[in-house]
Amino acid sequence: MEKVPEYCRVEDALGILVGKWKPIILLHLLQEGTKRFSELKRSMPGITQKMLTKQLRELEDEDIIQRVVYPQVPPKVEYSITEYGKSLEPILEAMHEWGTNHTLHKNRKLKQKSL
Amino acid sequence: MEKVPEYCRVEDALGILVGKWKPIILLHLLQEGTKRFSELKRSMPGITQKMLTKQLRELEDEDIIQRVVYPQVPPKVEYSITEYGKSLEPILEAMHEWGTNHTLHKNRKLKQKSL
DNA sequence: CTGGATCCGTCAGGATACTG
DNA sequence: CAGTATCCTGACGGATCCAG
Repeated sequence: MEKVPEYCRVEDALGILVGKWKPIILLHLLQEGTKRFSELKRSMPGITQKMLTKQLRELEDEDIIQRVVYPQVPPKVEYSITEYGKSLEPILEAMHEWGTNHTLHKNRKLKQKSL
Repeated sequence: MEKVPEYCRVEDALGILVGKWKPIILLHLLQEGTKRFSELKRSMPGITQKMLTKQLRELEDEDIIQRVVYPQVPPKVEYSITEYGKSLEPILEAMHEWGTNHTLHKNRKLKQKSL
C-alpha cells in the first residue's frame, strides 16, 4: 500500500457500499442475477419502497447496477449488476468472510471476560 | 459466496470501517506503526480531538487497535494496530485499489457525456 | 407495479470550551 | 498532552400518502 493520501481512496469504495441496504442489494443481484423491483423488495423484509428506490438510484448513478424499464402495464423494471459493478464482488466477499470471523472473535472475547 | 443471510455479515466489516476518519487512522497505523495521539492528530488536518478520540475508542472497543498509556507528565498515549486488526488490511487495500480505479471510471464517463 | 413527494426522528459528526 | 463535556446541525433512514 502506498502512502496515505490527503483524500483517501478507500472512502470512494466505502461511500458506495455504505447505505443500510446497499450491500444486501448487491449480494442479491450478484448471486441471483437480474431481479425485478418487487422481487428485491420481497427479498428484503423491512425495507420500504422509498428506501429501495433511493438506494437503487444511487447504485445506478455510480454505474454499479443497471436499470431496465419495460414500457408496459403494469410497469416492469429489472435491475442487474453491471460488468463494472462485478468488480466490487471481491471486496464484498472479503468483507463477508471477515465479518463472519469477527463474530467468532467477539464471542471468544466475551467468554474470556465471563471466566 | 453463500446465500444471502438475513443479517448480512458484510455489515460487520462495514460497521467497523465506517466513520469519517477510521480508514485513514487505520492506514496511518498500518503503514507507520505505533503513533502517539498528537502525531495522529497532526497527520489528519481537519480532525478535532473529540472526533479522533471517539473513533480511536471505537476501534479499540472492536479490538482493532491497541492503546497504551504511559503514566507520566506530560501524558503520553500510543496507538497501534493489533494482530487482529491487521486482518483488515487486505480489505482496505482492495478498497483503496478499487477506489482509485473508480475515479478513473467516473472520469471516463464524464468525458463520454461531454462529447 | 413502480416510485415520486412529504414530513419527521435520530444520530454521527463538528465547533468550542474546559480539565488532569 | 490527551482527553471530557456541551451544544448544534445536517444527512440519513423511515412512515405515509399520492400518481402514472
